[in-house]
Amino acid sequence: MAQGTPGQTGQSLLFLTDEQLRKGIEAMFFAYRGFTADPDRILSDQGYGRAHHRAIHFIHRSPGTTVNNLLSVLGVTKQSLNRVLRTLIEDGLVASTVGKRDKRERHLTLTETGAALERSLSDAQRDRMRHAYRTAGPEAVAGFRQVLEAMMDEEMRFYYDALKDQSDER
Amino acid sequence: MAQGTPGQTGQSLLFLTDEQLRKGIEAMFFAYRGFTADPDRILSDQGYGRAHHRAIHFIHRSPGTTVNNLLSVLGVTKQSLNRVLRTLIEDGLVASTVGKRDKRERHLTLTETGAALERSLSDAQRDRMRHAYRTAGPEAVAGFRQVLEAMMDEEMRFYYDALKDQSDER
DNA sequence: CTTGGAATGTCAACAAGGCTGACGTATCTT
DNA sequence: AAGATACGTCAGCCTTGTTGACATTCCAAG
Repeated sequence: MAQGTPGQTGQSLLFLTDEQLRKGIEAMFFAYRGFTADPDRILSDQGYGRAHHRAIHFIHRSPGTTVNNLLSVLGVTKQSLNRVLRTLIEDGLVASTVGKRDKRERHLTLTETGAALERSLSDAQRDRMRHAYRTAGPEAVAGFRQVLEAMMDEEMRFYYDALKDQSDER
Repeated sequence: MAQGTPGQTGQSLLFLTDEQLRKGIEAMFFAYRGFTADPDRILSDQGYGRAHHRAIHFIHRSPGTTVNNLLSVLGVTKQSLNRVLRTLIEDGLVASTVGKRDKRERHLTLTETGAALERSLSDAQRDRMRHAYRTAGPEAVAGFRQVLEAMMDEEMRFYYDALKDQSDER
C-alpha cells in the first residue's frame, strides 16, 4: 500500500525487541504451569498423570476415535499411549470396541466413570480459562487465540481445526 | 456501575460456552508443543533436555542468581535441579561461585559456552515467537499477554513480573 | 485361496526428569 | 552454644517418553 505510513497495521513494520519476545516466552512458560496445575492435582490423587488427562480429553472430544488417530493427535509412540490406555481400560474409564467395518481398529469411548472424571478435569481447567478470559476481556481473547494459532506447527493446526470427524459407523 | 448496559466491557457480562473454552484449552496444548519443539530438537542433539533449557534460560535472565532462587522460579525440588545443574557445571556451561556476603550461597552464571548455547536456544524460540507475533499483529499480542498473565498462579506472576533483582553484591 | 501389508497389541529395556526421605557440612543468626 | 538456612548427595520410586522385536488379526489385491 502506501509507503510512508509508520507501521500501524503491524503486518509490515513491527519492531520486536528481544526483551518483548523474552517476556512472551516466559508468559508461555508460567501460564502453561498454571494451565496444567489444577488437573494435575486432581489426577495425582488417583494415580494418574498428565498423559491420562490428554488421552481422556481427546477421547471425550472425538468419541469412537481410533488408536492411530489418537497417536497422531497426541504425538507420542503407540507404546507410550498403550500403557496409559491399558490402565484406563482396566480401570473401566475407557471402553475399547472392535470396529464394525474394519475389525482391526479399536474405537475408544469414555464410560460413565470416565466421563465423570473428564468432567471434573475439564471443569477445573475451564474455570481457570474462564477466569483468564473474563479478566482479560473479549478482545484480548481473540488476540490470544490468534497468537497461539500462529505458534503451532502446521501439522498440529490441522488437528486443532479438524478434529470433529470419524463420527459414524463404528 | 450502570445496570442496563449490555456487556461491552467484557468484565461483567461475558458468555463463554464450553466449546469456546475447549478451543482455548486445545490452543494452549498445541501451541505449547510448537513452542518447545525447536529448543527440544537442539537440545536432544547434545544430550540435554527441557530441564536444562529452563535452567539455562533463567540463569541467563538473572546472572548470579542463587540455587534457592532458581528452585522457586522453576518450581522443582532441589534434587531434580541439582541433577541438571551438576551436568551443566561439569560440562562447563554454568559457573558456580561461592557467595561473598553469605558463603553458604552459590551464585550461578553462564560461561561463554553456556551463553552460546543459550543464544542458539532462545534464537530458535524467539524466531517462532516473532513469527507468531507478526502474523497475529500487535493488538493480538497485547491480548495474548493479558490472557496468559491472568492464567498464571499468583505466585508465578510474582516471578514473572519481578525477576530482575539480585543484581549486586555477590 | 493365498499373501502382503496395515492396524493393533505386547514384551523388554532404557532414559529423562519429576518426587520423597534421610543425611552431612558449612555457614549464618540468635 | 543452639538452631536455622543453603546446599549437595545418596538411594529409591514413579510417570512418561523412547527403540526394537515380534505376534496377531484382518482387509484387499492378485
